[in-house]
Amino acid sequence: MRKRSRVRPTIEDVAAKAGLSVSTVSLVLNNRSNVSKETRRRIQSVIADLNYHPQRSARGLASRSSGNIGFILTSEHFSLAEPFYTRIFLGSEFEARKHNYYILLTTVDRSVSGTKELPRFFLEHNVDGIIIAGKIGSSWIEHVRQHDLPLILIDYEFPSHHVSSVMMDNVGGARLVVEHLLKLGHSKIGFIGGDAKHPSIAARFKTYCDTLTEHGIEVNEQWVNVDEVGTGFENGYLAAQKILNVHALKPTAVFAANDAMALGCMKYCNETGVSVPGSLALVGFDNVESGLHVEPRLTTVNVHREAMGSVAVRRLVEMINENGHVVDKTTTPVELIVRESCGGRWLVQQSPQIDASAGTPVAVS
Amino acid sequence: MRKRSRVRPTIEDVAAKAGLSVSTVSLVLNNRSNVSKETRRRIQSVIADLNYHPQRSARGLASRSSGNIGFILTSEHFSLAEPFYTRIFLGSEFEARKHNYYILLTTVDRSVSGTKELPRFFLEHNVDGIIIAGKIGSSWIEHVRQHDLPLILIDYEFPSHHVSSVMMDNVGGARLVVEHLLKLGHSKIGFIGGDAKHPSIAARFKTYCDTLTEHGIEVNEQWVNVDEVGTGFENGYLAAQKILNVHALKPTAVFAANDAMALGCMKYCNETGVSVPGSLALVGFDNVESGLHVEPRLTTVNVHREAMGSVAVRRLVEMINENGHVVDKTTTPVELIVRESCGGRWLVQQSPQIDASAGTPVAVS
DNA sequence: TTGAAAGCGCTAACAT
DNA sequence: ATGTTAGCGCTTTCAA
Repeated sequence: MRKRSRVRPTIEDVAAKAGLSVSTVSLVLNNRSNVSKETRRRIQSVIADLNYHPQRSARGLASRSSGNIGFILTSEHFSLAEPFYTRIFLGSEFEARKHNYYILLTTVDRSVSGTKELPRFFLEHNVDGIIIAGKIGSSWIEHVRQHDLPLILIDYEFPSHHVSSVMMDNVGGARLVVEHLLKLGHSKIGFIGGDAKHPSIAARFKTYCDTLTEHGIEVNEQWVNVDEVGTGFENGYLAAQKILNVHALKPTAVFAANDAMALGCMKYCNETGVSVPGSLALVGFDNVESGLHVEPRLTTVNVHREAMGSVAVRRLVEMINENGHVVDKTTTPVELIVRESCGGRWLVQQSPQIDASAGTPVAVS
Repeated sequence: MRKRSRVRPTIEDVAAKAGLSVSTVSLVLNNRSNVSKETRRRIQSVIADLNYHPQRSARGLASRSSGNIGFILTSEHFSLAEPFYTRIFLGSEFEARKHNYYILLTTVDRSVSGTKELPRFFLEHNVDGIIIAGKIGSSWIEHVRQHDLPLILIDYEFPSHHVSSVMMDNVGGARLVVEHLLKLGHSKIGFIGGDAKHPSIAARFKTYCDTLTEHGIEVNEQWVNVDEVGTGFENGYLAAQKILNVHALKPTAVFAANDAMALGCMKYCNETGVSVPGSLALVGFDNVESGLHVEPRLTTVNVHREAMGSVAVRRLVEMINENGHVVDKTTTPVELIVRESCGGRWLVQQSPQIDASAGTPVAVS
């Protein structure tokens, strides 16, 4: 029994029906330039008629490319309550579609680093490039680089090696925060950083110091906490406990390097009767959703997560096509969102547009 | 210039080095039975020596299968603050690795249903089966079924068609909740359901009614709210407003069909001075993380999200291999987690084990 | 139990 | 601008 008729059309069927050769059809599929307008049109109409779609594995085999992009995330990051990386992924997936790539998402254990644990897509030659989102062990990155596939990091930098990355504008964001607090009349501004070994936290901390210094204000180390083990809610709570317990001079404002810690700090304030923003102006960073659900609502810095994902794909596709391993760092802009926790009026303020290629945010809720 | 040496080994290299034919190597790769023990051993050692890994696209082309599983999610579901579907995906991805499949994750717009919007992997013949997680438009499911690929739903049922699904034990969970409240002495038990058109909510509601009836208690419609437009925090708040505002007889306990609504209800209680659990015992469903962060902590029903994802993959792989479109429904067990919001003592109670194949939960935090 | 050879559906030289 | 043809690296009859 011939099943031919029931089976999906191939490039040969298209060629036959168009009265042309398969190679010409192939040229059209890969929209190369050297095809006459009329021929292209005819082939395209046949393709539409037949509802023809080239088969991925055949293309892959012939062209030695997979049409896939590998997206690596630690499972810890991925299943956080705040869908930060989820939305980065969403942006990537959306952008990948435009470029006709699929994304192979895989999670790795933060702790594991053995070569045995390399995602299979490396071994099976099943990706044309790699995106890694979030902080990950350096040995991982080493492994990846040995396969010399195009690689780009999101929300993490790897200074000792030359790896492309997409970062949010930590410096611009932190500056907006500190300058806003200064504008509100604060000069006794504390900082809760959690773990300063994280590149983003470090950048925010440095900018905090720099901005104060620029305004002739000395950083008071009693009001600074950057030596927690992590950057979560609890670390913010503990840090608040420390920097708000100094005897004589207490800060009148606190910049927490992320919203989770800001909320931890706010909880501590609630429990100890410190009024926010009455006795303490509080600002976070990241614009997580729960910052909207607390009382007072949290002033923070919004990060365009989807844009980070999409810009990473665009850069990666460039790297794949150009085959040139140009290493660059793309910075996506951020914006200050002033709510009630800092005692100011509601407003949104953009960070200076460092890089215009911030991309199309999708499904911004 | 020959680049042969720098290029990854092929099945021919393996065959040559083992002194056997490629077809025998292929048999070993696909671990067929008709290979002698000694031959298999020799080939496997050569494979290890060469660090050989078969190339996916070549296998795909030859075997007319992709090695991929399509995972479809609405973007709304995916980027919820509660990483419910994320963790289902995590379970699926983990399980898929064991079976040597990749997962192609794609999000769709809940509203869109045109055939034009079908994920590309259908058209490009790039998946061997499909998982859809969460409620989705029926036209989508129709489209998918037309391609007659193996399909399985997670956390959603489609009664009018014969589609396999993986569900949590809604009936068992709801029964645990109601019986626990009864055991605590409550008889005036309200229900907040939000949108009763959702299959899971409907099942929980029905069980609520059934269980009360079984205990000779009549359902008081004043204490029941199932006609909100959604099942979120706000709907819970609004529902609480309605059912707690009845004049004479107020419920002494409320079963909210999910934690989001339970938390909304709790917020309403806080604002109106209704003490929980003092004047109102409150129980949710889902075991979301923020249920741990409220005061009092929320009594709820825990759902093994990762297990749902992994069991779906296992079923799907069976469907792919057996080529038999056996339609079945798998139910994964749930457990009651008693915290302070219902006034009982802390304990965990398992739902009756409906189906033993609940699978390996991964990374349960 | 093993091998030979014919594809799978494309792309990419190379010719025309 | 279009056609011919030789692979890409596997799986899968079919023979031996």
